Amino acid sequence: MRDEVDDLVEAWGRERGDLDLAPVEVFSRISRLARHLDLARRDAFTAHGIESWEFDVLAALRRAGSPYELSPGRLLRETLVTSGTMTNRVDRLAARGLVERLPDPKDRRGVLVRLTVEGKAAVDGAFEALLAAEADLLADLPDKQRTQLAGLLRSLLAPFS
Amino acid sequence: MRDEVDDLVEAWGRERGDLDLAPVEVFSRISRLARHLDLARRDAFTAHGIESWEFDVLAALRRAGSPYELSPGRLLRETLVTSGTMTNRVDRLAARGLVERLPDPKDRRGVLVRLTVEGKAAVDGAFEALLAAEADLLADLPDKQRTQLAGLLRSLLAPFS
DNA sequence: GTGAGTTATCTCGACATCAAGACACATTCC
DNA sequence: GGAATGTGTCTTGATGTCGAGATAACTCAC
Repeated sequence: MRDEVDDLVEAWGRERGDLDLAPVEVFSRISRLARHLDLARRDAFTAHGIESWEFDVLAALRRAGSPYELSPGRLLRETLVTSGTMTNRVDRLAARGLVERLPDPKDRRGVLVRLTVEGKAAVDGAFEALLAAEADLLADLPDKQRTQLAGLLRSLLAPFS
Repeated sequence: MRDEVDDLVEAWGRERGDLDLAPVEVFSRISRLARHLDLARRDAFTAHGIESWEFDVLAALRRAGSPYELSPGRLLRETLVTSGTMTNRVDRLAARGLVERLPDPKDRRGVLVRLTVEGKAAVDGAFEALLAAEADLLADLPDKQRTQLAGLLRSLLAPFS
C-alpha cells in the first residue's frame, strides 16, 4: 500500500539523493494525518452545531469535572492560545449561552468560566461524534497494531512533557 | 513512560467512563506531535532566515526538479492553501528575490513561478536543517521501531490518497 | 469564426489570531 | 501601613488567511 508521502520521499530522493530521508517518513505522515484529522473533527462537530475551537474550550471545562469551572488563565494554558484569543472565545461562547462568566470568590481580579447545562450537552454530544469519527479512521487497523502505534507515539511525545 | 495524553485520557475516563477512548490514544498524540513538530520546524527555519510558509512554497518548487518552475495553481494544490493566499505568498517571496514570476509561454492567462538561485540555496539549507531537527526528535527511537512506526502511519494515511 | 462554458490568476473585504501593553487587584517584604 | 513586584484579564493594532467575485484567456461545438 502506497501513500502520498511515498511520492514525496521519492521526489526528494531524486533531487537530494545525498540526504537520509528516514525522518520524513515519520513526520510528514504525522503532519498530514493531523491535517486530515482536523477536517474529520470539523465535520463531526459541524453536525452538532459547534466549531473546533468551541469544542477545545468546552472540552477543557468538561474534563475538569463538576462544577465545570476554570479560570481564563487555566483555559488558555490548556488550549495553548493567547489571552486575547481566549477573551474573544469566551465572549462568543457566552453569547451563545454555552458558558457563563462568574466572579472568582477567592480573588477579586479573577473570573471563572463555567459550563452551562446547554454547554455540557453540546460538548458531550460532540465528543461522542468525534470518537465515532476517529474510530472510523481506525477501523482497518487491528487492535494489536493500534496499541502498538499508540505506544510508539507515546515514546515520541514523552520528551515534550 | 507517561505523556500528556495519558493524563487527558485519565480525565476523560473519570468523566465519561462509558466511552471507549482508544481512538484518543492515537489521534490526540498525532495532533500534539504535529504541533510540536511545527515549533521545531519554525526554529530550524528561523536559523536559516526563512519561515514555514516560505519553505512550503520553495520546497514544492525544489521537488519539481530543474528548471524549478510551477504554476500558482499547481502550487496551491501542493500546499493546500487558497488562491488569494498563494498570490500573497508569491508576492512576498518575489519581493525577497527567492522566486520570480514568468509568463507561461504555453498559456497567456498563466504564470510560472520559478525558484531563483538564491531561493534554491535557501530551501536546500533549510531542508537540511529540518532533517537534522527531525532526526533529533527520533534519536531515542531504534531504527527498527522507526520503520515500524512509519509503516503503521502509512496504513492510516493510505485511505486518504 | 462566434459564443458558451471553463480555467487561471488576482483583488478585496471580513475575520480570527497573535503579541504587546493597559489596568486592576493581590501579595510580599521592609 | 505602604511601596514594589507579581498575577489575571481585557484591549488594541497588525497580520495572514479565507472565500467570493472580477478579469482575462483558453477550448470546443456548431
